[in-house]
Amino acid sequence: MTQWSTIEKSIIEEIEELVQSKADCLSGEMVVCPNPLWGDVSLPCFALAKILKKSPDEIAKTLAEKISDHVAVVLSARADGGFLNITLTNKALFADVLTEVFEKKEEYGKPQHPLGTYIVEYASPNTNKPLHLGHLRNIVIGQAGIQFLKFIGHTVVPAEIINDRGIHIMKSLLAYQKWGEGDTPEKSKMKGDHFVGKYYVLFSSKVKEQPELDEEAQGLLKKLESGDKEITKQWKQLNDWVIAGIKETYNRLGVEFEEEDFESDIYKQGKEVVDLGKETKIFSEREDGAVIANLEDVGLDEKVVLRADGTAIYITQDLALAQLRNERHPELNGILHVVAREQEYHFRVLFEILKRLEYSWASKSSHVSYGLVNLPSGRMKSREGTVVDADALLDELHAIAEKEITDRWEDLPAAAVTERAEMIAQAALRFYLLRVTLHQDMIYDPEESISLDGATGPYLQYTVTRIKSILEKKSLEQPDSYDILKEIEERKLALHLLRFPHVVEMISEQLQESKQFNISVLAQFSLELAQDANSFYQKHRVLDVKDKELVSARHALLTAVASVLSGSLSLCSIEVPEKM
RNA sequence: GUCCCCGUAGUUCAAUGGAUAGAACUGCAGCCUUCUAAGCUGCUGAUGUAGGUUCGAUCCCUACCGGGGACACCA
Repeated sequence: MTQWSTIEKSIIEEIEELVQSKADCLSGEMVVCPNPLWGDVSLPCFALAKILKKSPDEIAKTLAEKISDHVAVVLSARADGGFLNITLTNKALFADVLTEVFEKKEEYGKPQHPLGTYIVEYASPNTNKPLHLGHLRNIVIGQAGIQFLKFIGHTVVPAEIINDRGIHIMKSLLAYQKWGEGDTPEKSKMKGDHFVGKYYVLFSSKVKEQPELDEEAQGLLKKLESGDKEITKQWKQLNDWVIAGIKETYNRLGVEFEEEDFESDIYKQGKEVVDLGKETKIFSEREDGAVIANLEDVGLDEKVVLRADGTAIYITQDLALAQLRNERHPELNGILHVVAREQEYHFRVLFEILKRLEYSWASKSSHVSYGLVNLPSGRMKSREGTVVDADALLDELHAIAEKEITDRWEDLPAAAVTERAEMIAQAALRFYLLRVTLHQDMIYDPEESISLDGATGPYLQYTVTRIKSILEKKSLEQPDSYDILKEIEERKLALHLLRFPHVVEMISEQLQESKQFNISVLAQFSLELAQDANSFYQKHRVLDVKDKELVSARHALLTAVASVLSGSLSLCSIEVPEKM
């Protein structure tokens, strides 16, 4: 049990005695005091007022008296306008919490959950162009999702489905046929994804003048699907180029998959699932021959799952994939599909169908959807070339970080500079993208995003390295008592540490119950902790104070802060360099 | 037309129905002979409109106004 819930439980016990019954409803009501002068933690007593038919403040007063008996936990308690404000003992706030942090180390805050297997599906690019900022939001969320699920005890299978089939690829191919003149990424010294993307943009500009190109591209798609050897060869060549390019970017970002499926491999297998669904009357054949799922009873439309001519569409592929995954993982608990919010309707339809097909894990699967990343000038459009390219953005961030590093560390070897710069660049990017609530659209401001000052990833990394540089100057044992800590700044830090397991638990519960993955809360938590840590060591000295007890108490506190902050950042897939 | 999401400071973002709505950027004024100035301190500034529920609403409900997205035999 975490310290947070231990404290909460001791308060609830008193309340239960007071009301002579279970007070489960109060679990989760305890909060950190908004003003440290009022106390450390606080419990609103308004809900109790109705049950006990007394004024909230009267109840708070009664509770304050009773709870004061808990001398191990409660230093003092008082009623403030209906709130029960509690100041914790230094033992409860510092000794107990820090002991738990030191004992559990990187497992601090890890909840005890039954284990399960989850697939996290993310990235899943189209193979006609390089990755852009929208993919980066996806990837960063996906990786945080993997880290988080692992942390709370699940077995995670990172997976992607590569959309290598469809008209978008044939557009690039057509443009390449017409204007490529046999050029290759090697000859033009371009990454394959950028090389092919160039032809996609070229197609889009040419088609404005020559609308017939659209039909030509359709024609190529038909040829491909009917197995034309030459077109298949060319299609494969373009796909290989793009995938090779994208893998380079993946590599840089640490993106790895245990399962990778190609739409071109599986889309035909969806027919088996469709046949199965027809047998069980989940699907039916419409007059025109198309196979449909009628979902009108749950407020969704009639959905075609197989064309009249028997060919597959987008959702057929998803059905195939569901079946494949079901076979591969008999114990599957659920799938997290990290996909942009535009596809919300698609997933509502898909989950409804999967539920009807009686996949047990369908009800535990969720569409982790996130809003668009827009530019100050409006929406990004691949076709118009107004996208923020992932590689270029990372390079830009890297260059800025590198300059900052060489300004500070003149003698650092080049390899170390590069490694640090990359860590800092990625932290900047990751925090920028994770700090926003997922379902919100966000605006990407080029200026702000490359800034390394203020509420940024590098700020968080800096905080950890700076704490560590204080700590490394002296190695100390954990003190017996923390009674010497008397500053508000110290209490604020400890309260964050106390709260961390609670934050993890809340995100985890939300994921279970409402299928929302609220990782931005953790990003915000990290930021608040870092801000308070910076304020603390700016105002108070750690090592060069006279009182040795104070030195060791503060040393221990900062050790725990560094540990929890690094842990919280690692759940956000943010690494911290040794020095900054 | 139907459905979903969003309107918070000049800007970008926070705030499980709780107390004085927090940060960051921008601007101005300070702090490096003192554990890393990618830092800290201070000042200015905001809940789209109208109702409702509630002891209490940025949060829940209704209507309206504004912005975005979806509703393919596209992917």
